[in-house]
Amino acid sequence: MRASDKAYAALRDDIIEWRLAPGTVLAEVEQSERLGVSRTPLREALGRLTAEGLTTAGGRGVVVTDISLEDIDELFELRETLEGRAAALAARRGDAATFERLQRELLDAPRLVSGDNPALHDYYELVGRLDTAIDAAISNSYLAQAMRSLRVHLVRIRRLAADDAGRLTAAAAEHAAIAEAIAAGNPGLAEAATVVHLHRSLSHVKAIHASHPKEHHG
Amino acid sequence: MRASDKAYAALRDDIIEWRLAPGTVLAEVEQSERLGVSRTPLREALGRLTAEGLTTAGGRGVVVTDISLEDIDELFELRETLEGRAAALAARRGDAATFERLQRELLDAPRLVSGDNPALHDYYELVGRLDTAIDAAISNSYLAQAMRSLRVHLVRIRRLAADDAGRLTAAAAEHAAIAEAIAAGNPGLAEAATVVHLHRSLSHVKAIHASHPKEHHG
DNA sequence: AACGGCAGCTGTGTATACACTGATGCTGCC
DNA sequence: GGCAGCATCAGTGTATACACAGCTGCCGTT
Repeated sequence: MRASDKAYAALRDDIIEWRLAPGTVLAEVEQSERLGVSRTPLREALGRLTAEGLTTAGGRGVVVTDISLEDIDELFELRETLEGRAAALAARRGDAATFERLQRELLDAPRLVSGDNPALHDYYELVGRLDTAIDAAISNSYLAQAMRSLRVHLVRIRRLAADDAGRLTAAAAEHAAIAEAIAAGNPGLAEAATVVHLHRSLSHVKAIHASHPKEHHG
Repeated sequence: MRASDKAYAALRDDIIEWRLAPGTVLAEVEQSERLGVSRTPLREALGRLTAEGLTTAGGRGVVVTDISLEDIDELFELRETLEGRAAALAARRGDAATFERLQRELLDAPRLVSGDNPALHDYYELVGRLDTAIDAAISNSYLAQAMRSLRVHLVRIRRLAADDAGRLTAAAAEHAAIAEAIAAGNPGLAEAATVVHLHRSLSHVKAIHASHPKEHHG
């Protein structure tokens, strides 16, 4: 693995996991020493992060981008636009069997998130497979790329939301509804189901955020 | 101006103006000598181009990204998604007076593109102001950013389309219809007008492309 | 005491030297 | 004559040294 990849992955993780708080200035020498790479690959890593919007290349140094409540609204507005369309396109172009299978798995997902030993990793992996299946089904690399760049920021927010078993169970049902609509080849329903899901997710995130405005890291 | 900015601007222009054909390998030493900068800022420029999708960082060296006919379809599919939503949001949130003024200017635009001495630059500037006004009206930086990154590729395609006076006159009327719908605060109409405009643009581009498949630069 | 200017420093921007990897072409052996 | 192995090299990846700009704090002057 290249040094720049290593630096990029480390910084990206630090930002997403809120170990580097918004507003933190990433000085080149400081970070290059901390991560054990030279300034050159570190600069490349910072460039990539800035291109993704995780950092901002303001006048003096690179700064970790802030995510405020208004940003969350904007983010979900774009997300609704992109994922709504993606779901509709997937319903037209996707393979029904693939999404039927995903629907069945999602309907069985509640057992992953509840109980004594919740397998959250398996749950997120399953949801990720739905995203991947939609990406593949739309066969539009530009749209897929736009959604990928959006998901980086969403992961950052998920860390704030601290999803509970109740929300995850409901989300699994919503995801199953999306998969069902796609499998049925119903674009309008797929888009509607996606919009509903995203609105509920947003409400949840904002409710959490409003009740614990200061608790960023745990 | 920094050397990396200079290299970035030069390469970006070369790609957009089709002086660097798709598939061209951009070797670091070669380009750094050609542009009169060192390899370090050149690499930063290549990184930015790759992040925008104008180049691809395949295994050996950076390659100018290809734009095929299928890419154009995909591009316009995303464009319809983003700009349709943007027009709808602008209709809800925008300032009516701003878009009324733009509408009047656009209705007067046909005189810019026809006659003995067409002022194409003024025309494109006017259309650009409509884009800018919409960007500002939606007050969603993520959506605006997504559209900005899309427009880079569209400029590349515009070079292929070689717009004629007839198409530009029609396009001006379509733009005016969009501005009118936004000024009237009618989101559905604004989105519909945008979708219509984009479909006609796409048809035009594909017609040109089908009749002159090889003529990339002139 | 307050303000202006200068010096030092911190940190980014750029250039260049070195390392390493993958490819290519030659040479020697079969 | 063909193929395998090696040497050379072209090109990227990384490190480091140098240049330069903006800021900060001190000192001198008024």
